[in-house]
Amino acid sequence: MAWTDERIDQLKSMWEKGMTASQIADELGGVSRNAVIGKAHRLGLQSRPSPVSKDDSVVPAAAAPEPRAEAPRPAPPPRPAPVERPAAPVSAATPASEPSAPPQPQIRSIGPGGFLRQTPGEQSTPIPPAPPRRLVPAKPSPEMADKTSLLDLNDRICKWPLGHPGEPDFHFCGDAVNPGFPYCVAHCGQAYQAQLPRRDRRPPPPLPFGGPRVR
DNA sequence: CCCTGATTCGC
DNA sequence: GCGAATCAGG
Repeated sequence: MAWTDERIDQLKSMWEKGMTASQIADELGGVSRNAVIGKAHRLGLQSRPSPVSKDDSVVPAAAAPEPRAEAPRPAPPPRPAPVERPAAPVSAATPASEPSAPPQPQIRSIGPGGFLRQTPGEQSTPIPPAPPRRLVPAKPSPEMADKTSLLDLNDRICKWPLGHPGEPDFHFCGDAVNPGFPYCVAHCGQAYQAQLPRRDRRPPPPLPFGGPRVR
């Protein structure tokens, strides 16, 4: 669908009313949200707060403009260098402030292997010290000292859980296993039971949380 | 996942 | 000029 003068007027007024690009596209019909945005930009319509704002103006005043030590990078994706945006006509809102000095590109020499040389007096970014670590006893509480924790499990001891995960005293049986089984003899008795005839079976308890999801 | 606007780039 | 594709944040 072509951008007739009429449709352009509609676009302008809707855009200025603050309608979203999708709304405008729906209203106009025959165009996509992207088409609307693209057209709005070409018309030089004032851009509206974008969710992807590159606005760095809110910078903590305390932070010194630290010269970024440019690390040697692998080849960047083959995108053309970004071109300075010609700044849409701004309506009075922005007092023409003094043009700040454009950042002068650092001149650096290239070392063997393509590494950027440090300029004299330039400091490389300090490696932050490792955060202090607190040593924690493996068994935090005395009552757990003789209990078999998850970390104590191996193939020789009974993995029968006692209590429930998340409970403070949750642990495992820890007795010697019935060889070839993950549990001790007593817990094998619990784990492996002969099938009862159907008529003697208890109906299964309801599954927690309403059971598995069906999608 | 949905939404948003910005940007790029082949047409 | 156009707008799909992509990006990136909410």
